[in-house]
Amino acid sequence: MTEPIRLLLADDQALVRGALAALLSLEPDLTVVAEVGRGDEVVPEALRSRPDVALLDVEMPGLDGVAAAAALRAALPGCRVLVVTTFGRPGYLRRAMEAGANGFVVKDTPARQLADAVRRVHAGLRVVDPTLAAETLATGPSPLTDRETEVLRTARGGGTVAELAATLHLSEGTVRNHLSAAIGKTGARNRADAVRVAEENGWLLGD
Amino acid sequence: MTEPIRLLLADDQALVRGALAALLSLEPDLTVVAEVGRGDEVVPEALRSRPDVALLDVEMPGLDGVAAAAALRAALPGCRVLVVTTFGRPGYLRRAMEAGANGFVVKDTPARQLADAVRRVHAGLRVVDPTLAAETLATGPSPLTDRETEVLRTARGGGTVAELAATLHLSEGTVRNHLSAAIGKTGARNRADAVRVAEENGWLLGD
DNA sequence: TTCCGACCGTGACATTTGTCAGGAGGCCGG
DNA sequence: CCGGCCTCCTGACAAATGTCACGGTCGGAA
Repeated sequence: MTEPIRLLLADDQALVRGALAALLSLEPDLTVVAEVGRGDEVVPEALRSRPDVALLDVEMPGLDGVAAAAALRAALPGCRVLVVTTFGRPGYLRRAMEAGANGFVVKDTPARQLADAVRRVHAGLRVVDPTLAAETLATGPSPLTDRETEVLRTARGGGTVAELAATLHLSEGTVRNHLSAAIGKTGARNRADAVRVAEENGWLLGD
Repeated sequence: MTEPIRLLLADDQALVRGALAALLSLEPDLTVVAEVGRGDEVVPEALRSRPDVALLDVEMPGLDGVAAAAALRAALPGCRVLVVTTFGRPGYLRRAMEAGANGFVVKDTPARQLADAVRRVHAGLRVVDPTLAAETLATGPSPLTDRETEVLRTARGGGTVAELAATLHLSEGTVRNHLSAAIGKTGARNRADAVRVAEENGWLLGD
C-alpha cells in the first residue's frame, strides 16, 4: 500500500471539524494531519504540515474559504483544494473555481461520498455537484458592479442612507443611485430584498 | 459492561450527520441507532428505534429542533434530548429549555466534549454552555408581543407594508404600528435592522 | 367591578427611500 | 480618436416608511 493521503481540515465549528476528522479517519488511505478554525491559519498550518488535500469551509472568520483557497494555491501549488460549504450558492461555486479550487462539495451530500471526493481531487480530477453546476450556469455571474456590491454589502447592517454614505465616503444621492441600480438588477422590490437576493446568490462574498 | 447508550441523530446536513455518527461511534459506550434529516421525522423514527438520547439540530426543514424536542418529550418521555445548534442565540437556549430539552450544545464546542455531554444528559444531568447561559440571562426573554413577532417574521421576506397586511389579514396602519413598536423595542433604526436584531437574538423561532 | 395591557383600526404627519434626468471625469478597447 | 462603461455628483419627485395621537374591543389581574 502506498502512503496515505494527508488532509488539512478548515472549519470554524470545532464540533463539525472534529466529526469530519473522525469520519475521514475511518478510511485507511486517508489521514488528517492538521485542523484549523480560521481562514488565516490555513496557509501557515499547511506550510508546516504539508497536506496533499485541504478541505476548506467557505464561512470562516479571518479569511473566507475562497480567499484561503487562492492563498493556499499560491503558497503550495501542489496541494489540492476541496471546498466544503453549508450553502449551495451559485456564486460560491463560481468564485471557488476562479480561486483555483479543485472540488466543491455541499454539506448536504451523503457522508459516504466525501472520502471518494477527496480521492478524486487528490487524483487530479475535478469534483463538482452537477445540480449546483447547472444552477450556476443558469444564474450566471453577478450582474452587480463593484461599487454596487460594496454598497449592498454595507447595507447588510441595516443603516440609513446617511450612515452608508458616511462610512463609504460618498454622497447620499450616489448611495441611493447605487442601491436603486442594485435593486433593479436583482429584481428586488426593496433594499432589504436586494440584500437578501444578492446574499442567496453568493454575490456579496469577499468581505 | 452495560448496554450502550442508544442515539438518534437529527441534522439536515447529511455530511454533518454522518460525521457526527462517525465521531460518536468511536465511543464504545455509544451507538447510533437512527439518523433523520427532517424535524418531522424525529418522532416517527424515535418510536421505531427507541433511542435513549436524541441529538437535535435547531435548523431543520419540516419542524425546527425546538418543536421537535417538545414533540419528542411528549411522545417518549423517557428519551433525553440534547439540542445541538450552529448559532448560540440566547432565545434558542431559552426556547429549547422551555420545550423540555435536557442539554444545549453549540457546534463551536470541542469535539471531544460531545460524548461527555451525551453521557451527562443520559445520566439525567443538564448540560448547558455556561457562557451562553450567562448571555441568555443577560438578554432576557423576548420583549416582543406575539403579533409583533409574527409581523416581524413575515417581514423577513422583504415585502412592502401592503403585502404584509395582505398576508396577515391586517390593516396597513396596524402593520405599521406593530413594526414601529418592534423597531422601538429592539433598539433598531429600520425595519430591516429590527429583523436582523430579532433574528440574532432568536426571537423569531417557531415558524 | 375596575383597570391594565395586548390587540386592531383610523387618520395625519415628517422622514426616508426609490426613481429619474442630467452632467462630468476616468478608463479601456476598437 | 471615439464610444461605452463605471463612477460620482446634483436636484427633484412620487412612493413607502416610521411616528404619533386617538378610539375601540377583549381577557385577565387586582
